[in-house]
Amino acid sequence: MPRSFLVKKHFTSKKPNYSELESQTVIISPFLYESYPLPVIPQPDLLTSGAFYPPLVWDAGLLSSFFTSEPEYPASPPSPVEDSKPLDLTSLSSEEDDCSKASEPPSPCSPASGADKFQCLECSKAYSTFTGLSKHRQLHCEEAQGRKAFSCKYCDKEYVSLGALKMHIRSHTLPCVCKICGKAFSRPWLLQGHIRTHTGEKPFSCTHCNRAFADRSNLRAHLQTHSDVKKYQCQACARTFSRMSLLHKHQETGCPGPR
DNA sequence: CTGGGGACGGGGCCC
DNA sequence: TGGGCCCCGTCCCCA
Repeated sequence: MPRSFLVKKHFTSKKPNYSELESQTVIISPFLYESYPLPVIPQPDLLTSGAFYPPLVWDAGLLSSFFTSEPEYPASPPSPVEDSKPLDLTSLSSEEDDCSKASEPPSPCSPASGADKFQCLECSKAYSTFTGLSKHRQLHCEEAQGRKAFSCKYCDKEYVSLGALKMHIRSHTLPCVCKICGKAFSRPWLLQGHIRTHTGEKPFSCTHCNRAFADRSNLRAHLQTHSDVKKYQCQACARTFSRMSLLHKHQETGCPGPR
């Protein structure tokens, strides 16, 4: 994964021109967010809004679209994506609206005749409304997929909730864009932290030495330097380190073994 | 080489 | 359900 430190050199070795940023030095995020309520970086075609929704999560918009323009249960178009993830029934796509694609054709659910117009072809249960059938179909999909019913279209990650998946999707779409340098982030507060690299704002201060930090995690790591006994200890030699990475490096290269 | 700082990512929790 | 925030963690750079 490309790391964003690639842009770091612009700001660490040289001070940014803060005079250009004075208008937004203190109150940062609201203005910038308002300037970029939606992704301003051109998104590839696959990053459509429809891609955020797994096939079987039927929302009002999806349902209405069926009742207005797509009365029949959607057929499942062949997708090149499914080959790589044969058991992934919920690969996000604006086109794959049917979680049953792995077990078809034919589609297990389709409108039936009579009072219960919508019948599940998998278990023959019939429902009078499409909503009822949809909820029923979701049960089939959850059974087939186990607990993690939401998988990301862009990677192999799987999540138990749609919310968690949406949050993860943002790491692919990067909707939060820095107005100053154009760098994109997955979440507003990540952008906010990044903007501090432009403004020099350091709201987190060490109570021991008053040194200020722009990042809370960095302050936490710094606080370890004030401690005689560091947080991370080598099980072999009992030496302690302020950071996990230092402990790992120690274990890989420099551990002399038990004292 | 080591320790520390800077920048950032992601999951989970809470409101 | 979504956003904010926290915590944990990683990676790079530098003294």
